[in-house]
Amino acid sequence: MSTIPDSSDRLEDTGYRLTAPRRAVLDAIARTNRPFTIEELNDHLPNIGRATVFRTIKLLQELDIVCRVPLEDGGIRYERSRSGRHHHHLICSECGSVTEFSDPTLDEAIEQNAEAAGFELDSHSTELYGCCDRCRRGS
Amino acid sequence: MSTIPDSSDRLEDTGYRLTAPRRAVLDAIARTNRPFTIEELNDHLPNIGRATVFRTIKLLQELDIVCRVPLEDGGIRYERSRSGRHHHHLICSECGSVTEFSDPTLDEAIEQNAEAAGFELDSHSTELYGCCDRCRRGS
DNA sequence: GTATCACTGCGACGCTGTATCATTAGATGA
DNA sequence: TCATCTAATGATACAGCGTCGCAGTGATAC
Repeated sequence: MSTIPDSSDRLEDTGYRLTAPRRAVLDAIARTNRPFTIEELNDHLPNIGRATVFRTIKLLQELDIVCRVPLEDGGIRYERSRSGRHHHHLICSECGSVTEFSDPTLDEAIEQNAEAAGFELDSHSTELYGCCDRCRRGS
Repeated sequence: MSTIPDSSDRLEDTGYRLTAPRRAVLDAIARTNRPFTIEELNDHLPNIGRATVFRTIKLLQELDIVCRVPLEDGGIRYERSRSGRHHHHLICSECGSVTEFSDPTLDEAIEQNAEAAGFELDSHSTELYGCCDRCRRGS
């Protein structure tokens, strides 16, 4: 999991300035354990302009510090990237929790399908929707 | 691939009315071979209200006549569902073409990951982004 | 034929994200 | 330490995509 210092370093290493608003956004993200919307983030950062929050999240996405989580209904949430590496998502429709997972077998199957179609693979995204372990036990 | 009569039947079989606007939308979709946006569809159907086009596409999605294609940049296009069954997408960043594919191995890998996490799988979506065979040969 | 109600079209609205632009504040070098 | 440069910010207007509400219409059943 990325820490705030990690993320700050990554920002500066790539030539971006570590400003107070960016620090605040990083800090707010570090405090949440659930995927969040930009609007929620905004509510927690009343002193920071909406546009800045959008810009910062976009930047953090590019740096793989935050990842975009597409929901089943077409909505979008964002989440701290746990690993910083390529991964997929398990998205719980009950509680909204998002769990990352990596699976070389899955990635390989995807690559083989691309190859079979003569497709030069650039990236891929896989989302699993359903009900997480905790919600199943709870309900 | 679904034909218009097929789709019409599916509408009526599920208790929906086959109205002139819906027929026009089905017809417009049948004439395109590329994934389309609602806006494009609207342009081709000037006599049909924008809201009706949105409502119809939503309905057709529910009936698996049309499927939603999420693009890499977050945009959305729609496409006739070729098989009407579960499938994944190969999306070309060059020409925008969308190819469907099914792969039991891939689905199985997904199911196993869900199971390993104690996750009750409801649905999943997999999109592959890159450059299609035709564009690679062309460029 | 008529009654019913799903469907339509219109326009207003809401949400999410971007563009513009004057101002601010990090970073850098003397 | 200070001046300078320029990236970043905040405010606001705007754009795109989709939905809502509602009055009117037309397909279907009796």
